[in-house]
Amino acid sequence: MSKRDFRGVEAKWQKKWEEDGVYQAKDHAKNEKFYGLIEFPYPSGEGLHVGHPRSYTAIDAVTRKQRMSGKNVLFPIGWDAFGLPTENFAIKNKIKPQEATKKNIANFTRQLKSIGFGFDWSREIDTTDPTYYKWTQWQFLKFFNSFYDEQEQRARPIEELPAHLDKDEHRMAYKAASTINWCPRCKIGLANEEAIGGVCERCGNPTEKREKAQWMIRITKYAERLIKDLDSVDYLDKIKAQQINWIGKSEGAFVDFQVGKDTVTVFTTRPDTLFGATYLVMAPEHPLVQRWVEDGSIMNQDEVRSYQAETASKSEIERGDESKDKTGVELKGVQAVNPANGEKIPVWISDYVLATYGTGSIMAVPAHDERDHAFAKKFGLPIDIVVEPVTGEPRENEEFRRSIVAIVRNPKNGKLLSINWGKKGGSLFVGGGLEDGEDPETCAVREIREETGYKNVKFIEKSETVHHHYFAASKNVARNIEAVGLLFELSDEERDEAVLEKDEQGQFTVEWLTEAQAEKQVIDGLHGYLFQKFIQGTCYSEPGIATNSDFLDGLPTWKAKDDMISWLNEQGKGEKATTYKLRDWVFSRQRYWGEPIPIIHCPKCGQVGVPENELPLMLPDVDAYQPTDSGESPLAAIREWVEVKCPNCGGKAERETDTMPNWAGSSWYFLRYCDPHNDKALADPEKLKYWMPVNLYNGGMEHTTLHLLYSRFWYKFLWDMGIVPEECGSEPYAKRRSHGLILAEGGEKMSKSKGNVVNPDDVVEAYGADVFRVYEMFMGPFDQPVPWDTNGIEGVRKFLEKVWNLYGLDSSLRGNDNPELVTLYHQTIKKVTDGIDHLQFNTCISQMMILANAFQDAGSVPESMKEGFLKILAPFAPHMAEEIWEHLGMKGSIHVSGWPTYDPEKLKAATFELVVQVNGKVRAKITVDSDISEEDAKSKALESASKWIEGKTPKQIIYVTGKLVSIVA
RNA sequence: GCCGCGAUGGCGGAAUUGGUAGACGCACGGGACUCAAAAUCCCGCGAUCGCAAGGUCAUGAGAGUUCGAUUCUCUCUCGCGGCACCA
Repeated sequence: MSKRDFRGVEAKWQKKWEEDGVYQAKDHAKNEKFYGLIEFPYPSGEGLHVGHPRSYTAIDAVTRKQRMSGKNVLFPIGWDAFGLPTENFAIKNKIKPQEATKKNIANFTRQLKSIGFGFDWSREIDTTDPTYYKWTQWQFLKFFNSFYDEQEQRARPIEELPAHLDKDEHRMAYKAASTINWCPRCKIGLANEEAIGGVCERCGNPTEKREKAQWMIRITKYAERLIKDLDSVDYLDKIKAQQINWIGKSEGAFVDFQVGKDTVTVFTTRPDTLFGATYLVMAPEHPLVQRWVEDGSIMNQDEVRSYQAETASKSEIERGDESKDKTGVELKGVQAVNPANGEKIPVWISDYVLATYGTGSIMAVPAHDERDHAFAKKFGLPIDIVVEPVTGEPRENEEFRRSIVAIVRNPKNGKLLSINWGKKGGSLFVGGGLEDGEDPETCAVREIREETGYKNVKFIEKSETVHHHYFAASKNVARNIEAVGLLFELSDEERDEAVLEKDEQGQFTVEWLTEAQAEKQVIDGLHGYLFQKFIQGTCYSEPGIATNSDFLDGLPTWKAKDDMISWLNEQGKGEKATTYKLRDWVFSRQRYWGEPIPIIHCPKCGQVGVPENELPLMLPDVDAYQPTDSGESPLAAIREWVEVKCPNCGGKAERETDTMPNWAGSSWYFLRYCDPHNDKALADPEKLKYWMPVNLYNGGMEHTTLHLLYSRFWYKFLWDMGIVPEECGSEPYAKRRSHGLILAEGGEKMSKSKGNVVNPDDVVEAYGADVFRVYEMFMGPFDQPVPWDTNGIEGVRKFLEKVWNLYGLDSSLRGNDNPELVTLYHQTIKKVTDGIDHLQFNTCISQMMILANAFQDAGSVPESMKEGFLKILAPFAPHMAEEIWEHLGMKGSIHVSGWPTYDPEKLKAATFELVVQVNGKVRAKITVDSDISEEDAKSKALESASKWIEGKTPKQIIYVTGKLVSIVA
């Protein structure tokens, strides 16, 4: 293929494939399906970015391989076309968003087609098409007409709501006055997920808080299931972690504090520190505070009011700034009672307590919480340390308790940490002398050697006898962060060998001190530790364990977490509780270019859904759709659209004027692909049963807590409601992967302002689609960010030209299949077969390059390999593979021609290089038969390495089959 | 601070049940072909010592386990991504 005609060849095949419907998914097929999905693009005015094809080519290659393997493949494409950028672009250029969208889609289509993706274009969808958004609106009505059944843990139709409950208070979609994130630049309300860090996701402007009635969807009801069901899917670990983190589950308890006649409920994850709660802090916005201000319970009303006003005026960023000093005001005249010990404690308000999380109030335990501690220090509030006496409740392990010095529990992960306090230089030291840069384990080994005089100190797998224990720790104790609990044991019976071993908790044990010494350490240790912390007033540790009862006098006592919860339960002062950071989904947008929310407000009937037979509720065609500062949707100005009759009573009513966020259309598009032209349902259940779930879904990490979370939730809702059949399973995507960003040549982010953006059109024009595709797959690991490299693309061009020339050199392909080439060929088929499945495209290409180089050395492609090699190349360079395929005189498209197989027998070469190591160093390499016996291998190895052994008798000879011989001399 | 990921030649990166570190590509150097250039092909290409044969060092730093560690364990440093006063 000369440089001149590749575009022609590519265009030819693109046309032919479409005409022949090569990539069309079949609906009522008997064979196995494979549903590969890429995030459908937002057709922006800028056109395709080189990042898009990275993801698309990857999934294209996977689906092409699946198709060649005989699967019925669905690899669809569509447009997520509603949204702000188009609307803003349209306003700026004084055209209609409809027109801008149409133009952009046409451009994207041209670009995507020029790269030769195997999309099934017959299933193309567009979220702005009324035949599509009709169903988005229909689904919104389902949310509106349903509630969440807490007992059954699923959504159900609103008609089934128990009669004593108010429907409007339980709908899955509900309108409520709420504080929203308002972006003054975009003039739009944002969901929490879109205003992370108090900054607008779109424009980067700081957001403000505004009170506004918004449509919300109760995604929070699904928090637990959204976490739990991650167990059943194959997502990248970092995606799972990010979602779990975002949902932010915390387990703990609600605890009631009496404040006069009122009860303030706090949420805490540490009910076991309740004895150390020395004051209460409430969010300034807390309704009770509001009431107390109004009814005069608070003496310093003015001060409180002004603090409240100050808080309200702060932006999210200011309020979230941790570096600033804690502020707050005491509510004078108000006192709370600590339910654990009956003590009267003060009540404060402070902006470090968030109104939107937990109960909006906390109990402050300054001895064991850093933030409370800072606050207490600043305002001179009391700090009480909570201590667990070791002589109290027996622990699981008697031995463990007997000689421990002190235990600190890491608050973040609950791990136990044993510590020792010594007087070395007045600072905390560990293990008796952890040297700089030394880890506790190493230290332990060293010390055991020194103390016992035994050289041979070994770790063994499991402890049989645990005699005595000693401490260990890490220097991080001082900071109370991560630490390793190390315990050592030296068995009495085995005096000739000190043994280090791991017990079930993963801790190492060894005897180290006499019991008397250990006893002393215990007492000194805890005293020293707690005493110092107490004096310094810097204790925000976990409860310590004390054996010295004198010391315990005057310190608050301790109950384990679960014990405390049951005690609270018995006393009626609290209960077990779980909270989440996740908030309900703000579903209203005050903009034009979105799906109108199909609700009618009737003064008599309240909120009424638009009757299903009136869907789609069309977006009116208007001239003025600029956003307004008032926060009203532009639709509100179109009176003839707004004014309707109530479908219920026929009286005068008004339409809802908010539109949906663009996450609406993308929350269910993968379902529509299964049946894109259905006008009776969003998709035929039978087709859903066949196609769902998506086998492989690839998309950007930036959607992890947005689209990916929303669509999982949306899908679960449809599944609960029976709209998605039971058989499809509770998760929409069986496997989710994410591609790395493509950076600009210098390693920076590509951006228009820096002028370093690579345009796919230019690359395709200069090198052709195949080179572009192969390069994108070769440039680096798929999930890793990689910089664009113009020289690198040249290398790929050479590779493809080499292949082209190999097939075209002379018409007589010689049958020169020497044994090495056969082995390499089979290895390559295996590598590419496995590599595509594991999304390791870069090494697939490398391996094909190796084989191509070997073909070149051999003079040509052997007859027996010419089809197979072309086939494994086809997913990456579909045009060239097809063209050569035709030249070879093959019938039909290569892309449905079957996937080549490899012979496992032929993966191994007849001989291999046996590596000979002496004392761990490579000393010789000898070529031996693959089926060499162990004895022969060893003797040959000894022979070849005789120089290094010098007549000594080897202590040990290790043979690794097919690899090496290691001689210990 | 928390969660997750990462660190290997001049560059992108290979190498997983622990077994030849640097595959493949780029860049660079040399050669062939050519009047010349481009293209193509061949050879070399981690550092260091050595004429060479060969040796020594080397996968962010330090330690450990092992006959053997890029790979496992621990401590630390730096970088990237996400979250962040979430009780």
